[in-house]
Amino acid sequence: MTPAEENYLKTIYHLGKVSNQAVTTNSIAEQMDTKPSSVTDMIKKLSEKGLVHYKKYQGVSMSDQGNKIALSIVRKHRLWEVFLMEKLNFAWDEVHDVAEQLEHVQSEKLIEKLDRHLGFPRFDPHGDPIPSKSGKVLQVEKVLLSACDTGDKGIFVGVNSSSTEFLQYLDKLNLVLGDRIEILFKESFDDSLQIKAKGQKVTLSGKAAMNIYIQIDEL
Amino acid sequence: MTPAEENYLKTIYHLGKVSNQAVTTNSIAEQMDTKPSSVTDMIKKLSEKGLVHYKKYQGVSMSDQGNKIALSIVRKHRLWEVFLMEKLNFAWDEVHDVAEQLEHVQSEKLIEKLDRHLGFPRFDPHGDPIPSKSGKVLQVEKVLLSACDTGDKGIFVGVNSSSTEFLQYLDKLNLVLGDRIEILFKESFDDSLQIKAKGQKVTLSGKAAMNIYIQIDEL
DNA sequence: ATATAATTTTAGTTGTATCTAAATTCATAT
DNA sequence: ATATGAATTTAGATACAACTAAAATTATAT
Repeated sequence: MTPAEENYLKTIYHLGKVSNQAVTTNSIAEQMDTKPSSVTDMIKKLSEKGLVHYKKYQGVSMSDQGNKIALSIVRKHRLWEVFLMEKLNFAWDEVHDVAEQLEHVQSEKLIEKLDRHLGFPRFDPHGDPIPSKSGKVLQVEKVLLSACDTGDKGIFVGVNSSSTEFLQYLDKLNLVLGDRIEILFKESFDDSLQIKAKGQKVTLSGKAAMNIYIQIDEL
Repeated sequence: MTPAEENYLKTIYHLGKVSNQAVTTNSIAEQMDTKPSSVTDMIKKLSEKGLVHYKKYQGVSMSDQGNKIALSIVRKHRLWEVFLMEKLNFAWDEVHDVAEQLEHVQSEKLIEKLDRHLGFPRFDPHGDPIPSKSGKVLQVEKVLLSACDTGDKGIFVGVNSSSTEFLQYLDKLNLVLGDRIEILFKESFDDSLQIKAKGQKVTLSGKAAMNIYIQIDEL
């Protein structure tokens, strides 16, 4: 597996996860900041290797074999993110780009030893689950803040974007993974939210609310 | 800088270090397990970038700029080797191949934070000095065992090969970096050596002696 | 001094991953 | 039902880094 192939598999995996249907050529190109024709080329290659299911003009989806590989890359990426934050004291908005490179280092032994060194973490610094060696992914019942209503309460368990700008924005708001959040008021006009976290009132734009996951309290 | 360019620079740096004269195309090809024609191509490229000095048929040598880059790669390689051994408990014969990949990860911040995390080590697990951020290399007065004579005493400070076979051979002999070594007898017939280390007598072949560095006791 | 051998370079090819521009197929709107 | 536009694929080109085979240069040996 080349880094390019791995990156395509990872992207197709992620896009397929959110949409739950065949992934389009254009969406892959946009996500990877490349051209649709390049995507078609690579899809053919992955298809011939049996890593994705593909029919011309009908989009792609992961094969079992491709899924396994994608999960192993996601596992590596997230373990490295934990390492960078926990051991090297990177800020959570800095880890993504470096992990993008580290995830392509080829060594089973390395990643298993890293996993042990980190104490077998189950979530990365952005709240995303770390797939197990065998490819199992813990699924937490999480909901986008934008899908919540006035009065809902829960715990901030994940973000929908790992962009530097967004993560630094959360830092400014003093919002940290694990914070207890209560929705005080939802403005239907622009979908902005008034929330309470750590005893403080905060206003979130609709866009921000679409990038924050909470785990709603059980009844 | 691509990984390929970095690997060439590193190889030319190492070969230039031992010979102290222009490095030949063939020696680079042999070292990198590639063909001389491929080497010529890359040398031209590096030369155009001003990273090496090159005249057709006359071999190459490092430019100041190339030297700086080579040293930064060596620095990364050796810091990762320390990390793999100290933090992840790799054996010293396993670290080289993984470090070969990790050294190409591009992030100044990563390597500085790794350096701090490791406590600013000055030597790697094979006894080689780790270049400083600014490119300074601690030079230890070390001598090949094969160049020593009966009666010489010193400390085992480095190896001349990082091959798995050789390092595991040393493990079998129970010889560890830092061991005090005394040369009991040098057989001039085949250059084999009788040495004493940790109170035990050991016989070393001439070939083994050419891969072990000791720092001879000061008078 | 010159023939022979070794080394190095050149020329042309291959595989990977990208691109642009053009052609094809699909979706949709009247 | 067909025209229009969007999405996708194909065809052909480029850059990188390797290769083989042949040519050019340097080293060496008689």
